[in-house]
Amino acid sequence: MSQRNTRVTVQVVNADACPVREVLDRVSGKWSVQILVAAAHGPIRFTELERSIEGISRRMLTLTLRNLERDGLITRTVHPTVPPKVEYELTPVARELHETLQRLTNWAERNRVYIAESRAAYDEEHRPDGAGADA
Amino acid sequence: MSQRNTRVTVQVVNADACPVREVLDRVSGKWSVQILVAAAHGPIRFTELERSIEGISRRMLTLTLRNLERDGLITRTVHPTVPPKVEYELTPVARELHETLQRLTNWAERNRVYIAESRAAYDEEHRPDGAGADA
DNA sequence: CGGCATCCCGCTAGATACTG
DNA sequence: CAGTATCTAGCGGGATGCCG
Repeated sequence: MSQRNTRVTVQVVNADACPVREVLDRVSGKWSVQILVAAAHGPIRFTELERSIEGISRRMLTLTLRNLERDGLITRTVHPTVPPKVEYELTPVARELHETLQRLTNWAERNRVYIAESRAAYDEEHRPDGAGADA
Repeated sequence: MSQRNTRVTVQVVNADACPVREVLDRVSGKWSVQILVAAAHGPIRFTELERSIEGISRRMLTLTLRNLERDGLITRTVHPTVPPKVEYELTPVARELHETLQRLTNWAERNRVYIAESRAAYDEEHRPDGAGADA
């Protein structure tokens, strides 16, 4: 019992060293991914983004855009015309991310029904009404 | 059919039309992914999870576990022994998700430096000190 | 057109304490 | 060992208003 402790396999998933958290932090915002998706088709203007993403506010659009720009995921191009025109475009790095994101989307679509049913079953089973077994 | 005017004024589209949000909601929690990763190696006990995920609280571990179980992503097996023993394991669906997640992780690892540099450059450029060009 | 500032609220998650 | 309950802070993000 001197040197051999019982914890054999417990590999620490340290948050600091965990790239999973890295990417999640990049994507965790409510609107980040939708912006990436909306901008994936090519350069897009501020107002176009605003209109294509239902429910987003100017504020959140700006903030999220700034963050994505800061992370080098989108470029911001200002055209100094009289009606201001600003175009946003994905960087190559963001395009790679977008491809990966699409795999996630595919997963979601494939298993959407399964998840919904799981939820329903779980909720049913945990009803306060006491429908634990069956009726 | 005549009075189909159910005022579903909810402009939010319920995430039904947006699979991106679907998967993000599933993964958005601060600890969800790390739990999935930690449990990916095989059945794992509550305390093992708690120790392998640095910084997680009992509360959040339980809550996140419950949500993952509810979504059908993990199974919870209670062994009615005298010291209680509960094992958690990924469902097949979650294993698929985990694979996809690993692609995300790969992306993060590949571009971690790029992102860090982008951030540094952005922060430098937007310093209140006015170091816009160069020194 | 594009964007920033302010106020405000709800949700997430941390700390702490108790239980079967 | 494996949870549950409460209380609270912090932050994301919605609403609104003003500016280049």
